[in-house]
Order: sequence, then C-alpha cells, then structure tokens
Amino acid sequence: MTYEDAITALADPTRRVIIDRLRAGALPVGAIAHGMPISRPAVSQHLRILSDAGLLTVTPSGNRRLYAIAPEGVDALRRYLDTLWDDALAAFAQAAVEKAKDTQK
Amino acid sequence: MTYEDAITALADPTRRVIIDRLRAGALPVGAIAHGMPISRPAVSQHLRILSDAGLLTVTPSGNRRLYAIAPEGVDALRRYLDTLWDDALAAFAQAAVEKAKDTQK
DNA sequence: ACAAATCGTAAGTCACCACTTACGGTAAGT
DNA sequence: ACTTACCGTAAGTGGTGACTTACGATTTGT
Repeated sequence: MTYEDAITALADPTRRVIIDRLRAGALPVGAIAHGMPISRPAVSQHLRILSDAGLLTVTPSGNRRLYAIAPEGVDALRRYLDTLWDDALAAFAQAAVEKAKDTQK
Repeated sequence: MTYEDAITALADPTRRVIIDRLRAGALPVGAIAHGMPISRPAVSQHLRILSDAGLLTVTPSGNRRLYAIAPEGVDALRRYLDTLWDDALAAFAQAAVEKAKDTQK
C-alpha cells in the first residue's frame, strides 16, 4: 500500500508547496528552491521523500535533475479516498434510515 | 482551506485505523479504543484532531459520544487531489509532446 | 443518594522529523 | 586542466507531536 507513504509525504506544508510549483511542469532543484525560506539541501531532502513516496519522477538532464509529478502516485491516493468516500456515504445513509425509524416509533 | 488539516490528520497511522473502524458506521469511544495498543485517552485525543479537521462528527448519546465519518471532510480532500490529478496529467501530456518534438528534430 | 461507567482534559516525557552547515561528486564552461 | 555551477548526503540540533498517568465532569444504574 503506497498510498500511506503518499499521504505522509503530503502532510508537510513545505512539500505541498513543492508539489504546487511542479503543477505546471518539471523543474530542476534550484528553480524549486528559489524564493523558498529554506535552504536548497532541505528542498533536496523533501524531494527525496516525495520521490520515495511515488509522487515524483526524476530525470537527470545533463548537469541538473528534473523533478515532475507522477500521476500514478496521485492516483493511488485518489483511489483510497474514493473507497473512504463510498463507505462514508453508505454509513451516513444507513444512519439516516435508523434515525427515521426511531422518530417514527 | 480545510483540506490541509484533513491531510495532516490522516497522515497518522493510528488515526487511519480509527477511520477504518468507523467505515461501517458510528461508534462510541470505548468501542473504538477496544483492542488498540494505546490507551483510551490517546484515542480521545486522536478523535479530537480528526473532528477539528472536519473528518468526524460527534453526536452525544446519553452517557456516550458517537463518532462518525463526515463525508464533507473527505470530499474536501478528494477535490484537492482531483485538481492535482488534472494538473499532473496536463503537465505529463505536455512533456510527452515536447519529448516527441525533440526526437523528431 | 451513592456507586459505577463513560469520556474529555491537563501535565509531563520521549522519539521523530524538519532544518542547518559542511562536504563530496559530477557536468559544463573557459 | 581548472574553475564554476548544480546537486545529493552526512552529521548534528531544536521543536513538535504522540503517548502516558492522573484527575474532574456527566450520566446511568441500584
């Protein structure tokens, strides 16, 4: 179950900012870290975590390394939330039925 | 943006177990904590966090308090991931196009 | 009225994680 | 070849959060 690593990775605000910067397309580490309140090595560590979680892909390009969002990693989380969503709705409907049964009496 | 609190809340493994136990329907604190390797107050603290994040609803029933999954909270996270999914796919397609343009040359 | 059950909160401790600086390694430019 | 740019990793530190025990509040049962 890799969705657990994905949700743990996305729990950090800094990593969500990184993900947001990659929404438009792939970027090298320097461009991602530029303008951020933390050091470049710190960004590198976050990128490592996001990659290990399956949320990012890395493609070395000469001197630099391009990071991009991995759709499969995002999809794993989406599927988990979808099942949770289905169960929550079913339980909610069931509770409404029993509630009506009580008030009817 | 309440989806940030939701994703932070779901990052903890213990809280995901709690959520799983509530998939079938609402439960009081004692039933949730039963069989867990942590104390009941610890579960209470987790329930507080999940409630504050909008993922759980609380309905006092006499002596006990029934916790249930709040569909709206789950949906907030789903919407966030959907936008991320869309952007990731678009960026992925764009990258494929430019890649083809290079190899063509 | 008293006792037992159910639950939330306060205070304190401990491990983990997000940062820093320092360093090494590879690619590009001159 | 030598320097500069770009990047990852190692080691160390501080703060946050997940637990524990202890306690108080409220409701149910006798």
